[in-house]
Amino acid sequence: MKNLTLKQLRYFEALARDGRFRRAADACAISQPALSMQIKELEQEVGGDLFERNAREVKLTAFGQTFALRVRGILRAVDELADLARASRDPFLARLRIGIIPTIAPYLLPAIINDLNRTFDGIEIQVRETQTAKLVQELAQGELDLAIVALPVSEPFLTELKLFDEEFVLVRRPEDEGKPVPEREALREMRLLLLEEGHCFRDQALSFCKVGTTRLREVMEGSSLSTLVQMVSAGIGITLIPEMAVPVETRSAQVSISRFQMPRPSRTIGMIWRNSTPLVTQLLQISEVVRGSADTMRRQHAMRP
Amino acid sequence: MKNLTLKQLRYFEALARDGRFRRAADACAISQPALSMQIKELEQEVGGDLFERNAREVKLTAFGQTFALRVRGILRAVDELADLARASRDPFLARLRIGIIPTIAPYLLPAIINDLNRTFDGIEIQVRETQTAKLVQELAQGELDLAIVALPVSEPFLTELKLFDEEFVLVRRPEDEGKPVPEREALREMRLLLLEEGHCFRDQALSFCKVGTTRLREVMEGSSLSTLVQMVSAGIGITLIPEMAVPVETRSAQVSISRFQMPRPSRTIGMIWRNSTPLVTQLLQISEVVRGSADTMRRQHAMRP
DNA sequence: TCGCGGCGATAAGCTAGGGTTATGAAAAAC
DNA sequence: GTTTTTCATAACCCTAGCTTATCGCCGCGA
Repeated sequence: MKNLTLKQLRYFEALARDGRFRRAADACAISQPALSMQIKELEQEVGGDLFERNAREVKLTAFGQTFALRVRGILRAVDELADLARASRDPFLARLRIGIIPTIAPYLLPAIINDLNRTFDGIEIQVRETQTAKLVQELAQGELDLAIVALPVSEPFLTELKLFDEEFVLVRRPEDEGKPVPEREALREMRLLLLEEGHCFRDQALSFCKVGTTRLREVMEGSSLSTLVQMVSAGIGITLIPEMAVPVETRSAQVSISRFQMPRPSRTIGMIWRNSTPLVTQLLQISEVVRGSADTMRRQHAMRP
Repeated sequence: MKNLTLKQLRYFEALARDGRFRRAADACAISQPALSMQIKELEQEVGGDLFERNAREVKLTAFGQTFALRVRGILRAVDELADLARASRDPFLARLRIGIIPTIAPYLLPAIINDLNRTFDGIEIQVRETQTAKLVQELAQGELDLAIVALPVSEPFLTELKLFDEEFVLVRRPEDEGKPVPEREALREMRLLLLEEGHCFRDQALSFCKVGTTRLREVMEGSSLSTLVQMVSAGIGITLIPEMAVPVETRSAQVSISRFQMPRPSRTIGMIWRNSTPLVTQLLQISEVVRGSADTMRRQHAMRP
């Protein structure tokens, strides 16, 4: 077991991932026999079968599965070592992989990318937009460097950093302009339009109304805030959107926007990253820029309170 | 950075550890030039200096230090991989590295080793006896599989498992036999003999008396319970020892043993191990045996309450 | 039923990486 | 100044790990 190789672990991981020798070999950019031999060698080093070679496909044995878990952890740590090295060579990030939830992305992302590009010359930004759960998972796997989501996430392996709070506003048909804003309890009697399952903003809206899905009179679900606003303007119901979405979403839709009375609903937006990331310094700097982007953007479109 | 080798990391760790190429090379069982080259290669893969080559010794650069931290983590994980492999090959441990604190070791260890040997045929047991802090450190470094200490230790990376509670008893000169047992407050007015700094039992005894070291009237320190008891029998003062030590320590010394009134002082003895150890199943079985050893031993020497 | 195509395992040969010993330069110890 | 360290360099050598070529196996389709 002293001659264990990182190469072997990488090959193992590749094979475990897709279950075919040939394809895994391609992925590793080696020939199929080479992979076969390394796997065989690994197996006799650990002294047990890692894969079950059925015709047509190879699957991990039970032992192989627990083994794979640890191997992935090791490979991730090694990748972080590489990040660390890169970070110390270059005090600045060359590549930044950002994750962001869909209810922030369209409004904040352009400004962020702009500002980051201006501040960190030559930075290469990759963006992934999806729901929080998926982002957390991808962070864990080392596929993202940071994510911008609604706090708290409360994953022990993630560090959270608050960026700002943002309020929710009520979206009604234009005819309702000027009418009194309903109490939160009243909302549940109205036809409330929500995002589909999985969006954190859906849950935040629901919790403001103090209801579970089941107790709602009637719910229509949309796949984006944009859709929701369009539906409102078509007279189908009402909805809530985060303040930041207002300028974009009311540009093309005829709706009335109103603030709630106190206590106003709101959520906290923040950044998260792996505790173990070697890029903390850089991420903190990034966070400054992002906070700046958000501030100027919110100041530009500030609603009268 | 893709051609990073575990071997390189091992060599790096060795060199970081003792700061001399030659000696580190010896430790790795390779020639000195071989080590030089691997280190050089590692450095250019990482893209920065890891060591500061002053004449006479090599020291880690600042970067090297943060690098070393992570490298150690990786190597530990790889070792655990080996453990995992071994554990799955053999459902039973071939080698068990136990740590144990000095105030338990002499009394419990013989029984434990006996029982473990009887229960797990062919098991090879290595024992390390030292104070809790050192044991914790060695656990962290993967140099021990488990340790038997007084709980709680409260290290987040360790799992604790309670084995049993044991009370402390008062040791006085034979002439004091039958005299009333002093209140805990009274103890601090007497000449209390304690273990030297670093032993957890010392702190437990002190906390029972509700005093810090400074407030004690007079303290003599011994390096083992045995010494303390001998000093008591020589009329130098009084002391506390754990119940388990009574049969052994009173064998050769003329002293009087008495229980305290309620609330009696006591401590909890338990096992600890790395959360990440792949040997949990085995360690749990071990714990059963150890608990058994302790139980029978305590039953044999049970004092009338 | 037979042959074909895709799979992983095996075989044979080549190359380079990692090891060795021998030696060099520079600094510290004496 | 000499000696004795230290680590780096050079030259050589061997084996580990890659390649291509080939085999045997199984499932599928004509």
